[in-house]
Amino acid sequence: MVQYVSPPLDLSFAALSDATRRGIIDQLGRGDASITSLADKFQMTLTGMKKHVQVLERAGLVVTQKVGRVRTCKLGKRGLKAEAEWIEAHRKLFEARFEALDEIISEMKQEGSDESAS
Amino acid sequence: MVQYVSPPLDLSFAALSDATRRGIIDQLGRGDASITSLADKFQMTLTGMKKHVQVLERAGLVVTQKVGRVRTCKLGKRGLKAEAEWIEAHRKLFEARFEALDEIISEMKQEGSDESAS
DNA sequence: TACATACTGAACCATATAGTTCAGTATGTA
DNA sequence: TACATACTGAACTATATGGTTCAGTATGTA
Repeated sequence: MVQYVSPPLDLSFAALSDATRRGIIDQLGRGDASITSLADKFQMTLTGMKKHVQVLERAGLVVTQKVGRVRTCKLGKRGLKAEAEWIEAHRKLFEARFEALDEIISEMKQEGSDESAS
Repeated sequence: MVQYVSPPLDLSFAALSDATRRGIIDQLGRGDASITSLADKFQMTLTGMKKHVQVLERAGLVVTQKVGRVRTCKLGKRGLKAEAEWIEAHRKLFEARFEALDEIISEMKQEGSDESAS
């Protein structure tokens, strides 16, 4: 029984910040896959794909197992619970802010000043 | 070949992959803040804080407005909707995979009556 | 006017990322 | 045995990140 220390959100959000890696998760949702099949699907070298998979593994989002010469990748049981919780909690924060302020009016008013330098 | 392109999620997940930036969002949930006050709170140079805020701005998570010499930062009205949707959709994917595993197991149990053995 | 405050931009540094190629090793198959 | 397949690791490239310092500019205040 392997006990994973819940990897920090740093690692999982960083893993999710790449479209290829989100695609890999998508793909693994349709079925387990070898490094080679993923590399084919995403038009990338084996070595490049292996690196992506390692990033996902480090984040705990994917687990892999090598049988014979094939390393099979599948979604990790850890899932996206911690990430969903952070997002949901802070979504509420965003919404609470907008209820507190009269956003639309302040938005319409602000045309006069700087907006955003640089 | 599968080509996944969604730059907004790239930017926002990357923005969220840093604990300081998640902290800034947390802080802005409690009230708008200047660059200086954020730099103080997170024990960082002004320049360093400005960079973090720019990352959050590029991702659309924060908006800023300069009035006089003070740049005020607040949560962007775009919120975390797209991120929440991606996470939730894929959380279901993770769960579906594990249910699918159960299905495969039960299919294997009744395999004797079905099709040709391979 | 003089001075402090708040930010801005350029430049630098160390490390990480996303990818590659090339040279292996290990495994399966004819 | 010979050959193909599947991965692995090192090394290299280019760019991004997270931080700094230093030298400004713009703005508010006494």
